[in-house]
Amino acid sequence: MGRPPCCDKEVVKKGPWTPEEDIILVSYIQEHGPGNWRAVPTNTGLSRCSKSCRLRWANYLRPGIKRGNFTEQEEKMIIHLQALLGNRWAAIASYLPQRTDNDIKNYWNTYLKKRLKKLEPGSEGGSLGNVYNSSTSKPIPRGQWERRLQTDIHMAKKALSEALSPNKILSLPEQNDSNLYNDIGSIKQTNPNSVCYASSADNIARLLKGWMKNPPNKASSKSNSIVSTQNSFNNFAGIESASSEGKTNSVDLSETFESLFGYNDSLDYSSNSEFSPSLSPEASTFFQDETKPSTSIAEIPFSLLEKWLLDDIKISCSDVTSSVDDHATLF
DNA sequence: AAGTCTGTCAACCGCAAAGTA
DNA sequence: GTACTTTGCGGTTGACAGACT
Repeated sequence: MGRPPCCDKEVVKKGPWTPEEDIILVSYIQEHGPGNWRAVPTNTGLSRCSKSCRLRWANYLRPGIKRGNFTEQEEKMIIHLQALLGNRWAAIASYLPQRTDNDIKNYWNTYLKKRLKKLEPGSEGGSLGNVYNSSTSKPIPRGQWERRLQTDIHMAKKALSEALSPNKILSLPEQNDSNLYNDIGSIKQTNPNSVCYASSADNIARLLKGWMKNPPNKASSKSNSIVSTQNSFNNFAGIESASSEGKTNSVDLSETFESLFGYNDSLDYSSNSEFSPSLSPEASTFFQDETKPSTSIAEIPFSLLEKWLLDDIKISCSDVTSSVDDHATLF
């Protein structure tokens, strides 16, 4: 039978988006909320594929996206999360709230992979992830494999610990303002050091101004896409929804941690308050309104992370093998 | 100055999972 | 339970800009 094309190939426009198209898309999303992408081209008159609209929004137009140079903490997180999770960029991106999976993927492919390859001339693939790659021609003995795995887990913990420490929350802008999304331009001002937005961000920000005060129609909440597009924020705020994507990410990481450390349901999932106060009441209301009510599942990732990181303190330095030093020299 | 090479990044494509009737 | 639709993800491509010759 075959899959029907998602869009009429004759009509859809391809290539770079124009500012006008951006404005149309943002205006529409401002009014209706993200989601129901199928209807977007029809309702907006955009000659774009629904997928293209979703991608444009997710990777470029949605609020809170940070562009420009990656910080050292971000680099470390990417490297170690990639080692732990593989090329699951969406999952990795969920722990880098301001970065898109596409950005991370590009950064990995164009820079980090090469850099690691350069710094690890001995390893074939170059990336830390390839330590676990069974396809490596030289099989690593089980004991050594486990040892290196533990080492890298330790390094990942360290990187995450640093990256997630309140003082270094990835240069995330001050969120004490009454409205998280109200004026993205102000983000620039509150954190001039690291935030470099897309050229169109200011314009789009103006369009989005007041969006949070006029949240999208409830009707749009039929689709969970609103959740996924805000997923990274939700993650950061510790109120990640149980949306399909969020849930997937949560479960994925939970499973990873559980499998690695034998964590079970005795975990205290309620201790995520560290992250939530920074979210404005309006934003919190919005997210809660727009997301499914189940937050206990949603809180798993960061609670796990917290426990994981706290647990890190107990790890004896003697557990750190020489290969830690090898990896440490990477930075 | 002109041509070529290289790196970056936005966008596309195809597949698979999730959702729905 | 099945067929179909929609959405999300990861790999890949291609346009562009800057560096280099």
